[in-house]
Amino acid sequence: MNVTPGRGPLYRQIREWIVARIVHGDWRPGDILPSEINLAAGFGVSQGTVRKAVDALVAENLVIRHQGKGTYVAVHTPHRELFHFFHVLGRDGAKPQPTTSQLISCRQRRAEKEDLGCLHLRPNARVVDIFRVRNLRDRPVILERVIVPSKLFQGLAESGDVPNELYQLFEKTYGVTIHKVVEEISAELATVETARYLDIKPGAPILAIERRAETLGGMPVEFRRSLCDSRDYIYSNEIV
Amino acid sequence: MNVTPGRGPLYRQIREWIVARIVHGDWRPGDILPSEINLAAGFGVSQGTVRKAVDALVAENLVIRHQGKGTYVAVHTPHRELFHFFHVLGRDGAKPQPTTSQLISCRQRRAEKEDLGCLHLRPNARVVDIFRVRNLRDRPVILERVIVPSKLFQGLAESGDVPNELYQLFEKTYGVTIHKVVEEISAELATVETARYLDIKPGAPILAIERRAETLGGMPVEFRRSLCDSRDYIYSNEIV
DNA sequence: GAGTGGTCTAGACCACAGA
DNA sequence: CTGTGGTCTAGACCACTCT
Repeated sequence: MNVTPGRGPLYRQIREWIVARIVHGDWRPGDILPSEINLAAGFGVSQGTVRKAVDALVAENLVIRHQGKGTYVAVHTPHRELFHFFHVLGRDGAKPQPTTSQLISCRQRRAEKEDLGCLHLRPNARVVDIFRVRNLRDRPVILERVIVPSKLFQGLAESGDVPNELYQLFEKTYGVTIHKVVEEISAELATVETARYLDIKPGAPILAIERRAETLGGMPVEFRRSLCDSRDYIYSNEIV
Repeated sequence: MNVTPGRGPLYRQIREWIVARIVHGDWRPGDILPSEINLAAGFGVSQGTVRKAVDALVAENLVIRHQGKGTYVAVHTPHRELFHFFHVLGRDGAKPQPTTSQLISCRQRRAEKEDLGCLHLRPNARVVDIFRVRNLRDRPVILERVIVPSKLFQGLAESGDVPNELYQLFEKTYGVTIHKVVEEISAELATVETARYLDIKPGAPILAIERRAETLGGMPVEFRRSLCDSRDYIYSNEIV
């Protein structure tokens, strides 16, 4: 264990060293980290210094501590995907619900200009294009298109395995962990096609949610455009 | 300085004791806290324990540390209001802009049923009702109604002093610090009235942003409904 | 009992601000 | 120069998990 010499406080260097190992895939979600004492010995520092580094990682949801057991790289639970990344709620304040979905299409195609920019792809790169309707409480609410690079998700288009919670699939099957998403919400009018899928009238107001998701290393891996029937559902955001 | 005995770790008790002083108004935004050494002496603990308590407060944006000077209760800068609480951005990715606004009306009235629920008021309580258009880049973009309890903001309706950044006014003049906001975003169609104010067509898609804001102590103090022309602007949200 | 994380201490030294 | 926060150490003891 060696740390870049002289750049900032030790605890920060150690934090970054650990992050690098996770980004690089040496430690994968669910793996246990070396104990604080072992890390400290490895770096030749005191346990308190390692502790401060790990404190930061815990605050960032990168690792989880279990007293008496150890420290683990965080995994994408359904709970996290639903409560942390999914912000569509019932107007009545109902908690987010697990969704079901009907797959409309899932195919591989050449990336278009818009995809290239979002996903930082080279021209002629291929993407997987998932198109589906998501149901909340047994009614169609969200018409959604998900674009991911084929290169990272080999066989996804052919497998036909498209669960509702995609991020767990990404993590478990393809080793891609979503760490940060940026969403842009705007208002639009339902097109005839959208209206048909969502069982609403053309011209009805629609929440359009565009999401760009990236991994811990900052690599963009998903572009998603969700059209949400806004009659009974809203987008919720809490700022502290 | 006395701390509730026996309830949880010391650093947590100390953190809560400090929070209580801020909530109670003993320490107001901009005030300096006692030094860590003095706090430690007052509580009869080591400096490290106080430090851990203050670490938590820093992470929550409640206080700010300045090396060599001291630790201060956080203040609402224009920067914070604009970059932390205001999530409307240009479609082109432009940073948030300071807004100008035209006041349409600012009056006191009896709280309606909806206001009572949001603001936890008693029947017959009075509220200040601010109605205005906010401009971004010299064009009307947001039609906004802000409701606050008259009791907390004595003289606001009469003063006619309604700056664009309200939260600094709330803090400086009325001693009310906004700490947390919850926003619900939905899509609507512009009414004739809305369309006139925003210089758009009736029936155009509109982002409706409903905000409930509360103080550090959890007291709701503002209800705000903003109707945003969604042609050139979007609501942006980053989730990590 | 051995090993883990969780809390707390007492003290050292550094970096920075201000008189 | 003094006082502040910022980093780091070495060690103590506790709470918890697992064997």
